Amino acid sequence: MDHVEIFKALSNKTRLQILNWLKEPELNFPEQKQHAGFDHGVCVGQIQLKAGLTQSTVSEYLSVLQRAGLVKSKRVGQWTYYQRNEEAFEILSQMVRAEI
Amino acid sequence: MDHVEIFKALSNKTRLQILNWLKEPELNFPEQKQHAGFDHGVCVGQIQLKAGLTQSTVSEYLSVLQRAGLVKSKRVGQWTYYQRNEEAFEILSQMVRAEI
DNA sequence: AATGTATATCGGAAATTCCCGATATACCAA
DNA sequence: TTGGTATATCGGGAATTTCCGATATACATT
Repeated sequence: MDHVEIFKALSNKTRLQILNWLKEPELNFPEQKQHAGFDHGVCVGQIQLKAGLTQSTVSEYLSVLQRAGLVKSKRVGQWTYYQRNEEAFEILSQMVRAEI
Repeated sequence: MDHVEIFKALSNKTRLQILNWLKEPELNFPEQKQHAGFDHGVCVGQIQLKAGLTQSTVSEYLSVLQRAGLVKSKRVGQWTYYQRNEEAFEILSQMVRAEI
């Protein structure tokens, strides 16, 4: 994964917030429990509500995070669930320590 | 230090290269040895030569990196020497691992 | 004081990012 | 098939970033 693309994905307050919210889905997206549980992550609509931006913007931001490898997604029916890719953060942490 | 500002500073290929070059000043800036040694880092002119961009652009990029806390500078005579702030990378690595 | 060198700052054109509304696509239900 | 819901994609105005040339500032030398 391209380093610049990762850092660009992280260069936005809302996208950093989304990543942070996804650290504790149960806490930050309580409605998701009624909806479908947290097995595959949180659906776009829940994230959009919390972010307070338009649907198109949030969908685009999630794509940016995914292209950078920072989140994983899974389509189930009409919903797309997003969750953090923790391995990517571990690798990024090592990269910042040793490569940059 | 603001996280977004740090990631923005890292969201540029040339700035990432500069940081990488400054990991091994003796290797990447051999002329600096004749000039003044590496005690305080590498002067702007050497970095500019290596980057192949204009003096104003490189000076600006170094300011961006400094505002993000990623490099330190020291003015000596008419030269400004820049070096990496290794502590910042250690903190950033921890932040990526635990906070983001 | 006058000139030369190193760096910083200013002003701006082109490219990119931010975020929106509108529309398209995918899936589900009746 | 028709209509409804969730998400993705498109087109674009405003803001920001990229990188430049010109100029300002700081210091050293003569």
